[in-house]
Amino acid sequence: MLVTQKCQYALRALFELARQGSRKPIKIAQIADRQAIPYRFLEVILSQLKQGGFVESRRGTEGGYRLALAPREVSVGDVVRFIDGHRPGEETKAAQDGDGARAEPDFFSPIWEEARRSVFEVFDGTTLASLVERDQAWRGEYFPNYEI
Amino acid sequence: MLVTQKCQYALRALFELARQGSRKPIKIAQIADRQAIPYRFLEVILSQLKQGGFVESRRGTEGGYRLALAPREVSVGDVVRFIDGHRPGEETKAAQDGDGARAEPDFFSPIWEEARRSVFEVFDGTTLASLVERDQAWRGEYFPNYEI
DNA sequence: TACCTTGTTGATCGGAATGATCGAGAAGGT
DNA sequence: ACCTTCTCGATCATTCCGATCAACAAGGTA
Repeated sequence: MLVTQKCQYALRALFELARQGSRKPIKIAQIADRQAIPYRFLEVILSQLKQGGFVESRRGTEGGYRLALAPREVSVGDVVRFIDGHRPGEETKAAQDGDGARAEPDFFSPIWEEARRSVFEVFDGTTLASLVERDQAWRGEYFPNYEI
Repeated sequence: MLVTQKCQYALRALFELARQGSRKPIKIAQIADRQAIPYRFLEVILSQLKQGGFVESRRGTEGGYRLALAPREVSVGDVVRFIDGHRPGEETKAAQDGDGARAEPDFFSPIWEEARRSVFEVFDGTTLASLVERDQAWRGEYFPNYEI
């Protein structure tokens, strides 16, 4: 899997928030329901997204979550980096040689680097705003008179 | 991680075979030693690579493994697809709706698709032969009179 | 033949990562 | 006061991955 399930949940949740484009907070339960995400798990994810500055929260009766940034400012790559990014023991394991001899270069790591770069080129090219656009285009096509 | 550790072992093993460019089989122990791969695990991997038609084997005193294909014919992408490819539950989980209503499209899957495509564009562009070339260039630079 | 070396197979193990859940509590609105 | 909703930490369950082992089959050599 290129991105983890948790990360996909995070993206769908952010997408749901962006789609509403509302200033009113949206409840966890509503997001979980609309995007078919396990409620308890979504709690954890949203809490983490708040730490990362992606969303703001508000408690109480009229509480919920809302975006902290403009949809245009948030790319898929940002979210992937943040959620899947700091996985323990991900990178930075340079080949170390026991003796003083010059280590052989790892001929594969340039490939992994380039592949990773090329992936994030795709991810960084897609923002929440562009996803919402696609959504509205599709929605307009099938439900011309539909109002949120 | 973009590719699994096992897959990297497989690639390094194939690289080692390609580097020798020999018609004589090379023993598992030698590959394991030169590429710092756990012996027992390498057995499993080579056996699997044999099933996939990447290598041939020969038993007995002068036995070992050797490439079944020309290094030019084997790309990194081929190996990744074969080793990491048939992981259970990888793809093909189309969104299914309970009732007869038209399902909402998954706005993210096009991104995963494109990212995957872009990764394998990189992987497919690198062959064992090109890796060996790089190796020999480096080797010639640092050990001008070195003979294998 | 007898013997040694090497590949072959399939089962299995520990541990980490991941997906998911629970309970109790704090903060906010009405 | 009271209810709703987020918050926090711990914990569970499962899967996957890297790794190991024992027993066996096949080929070479003397």
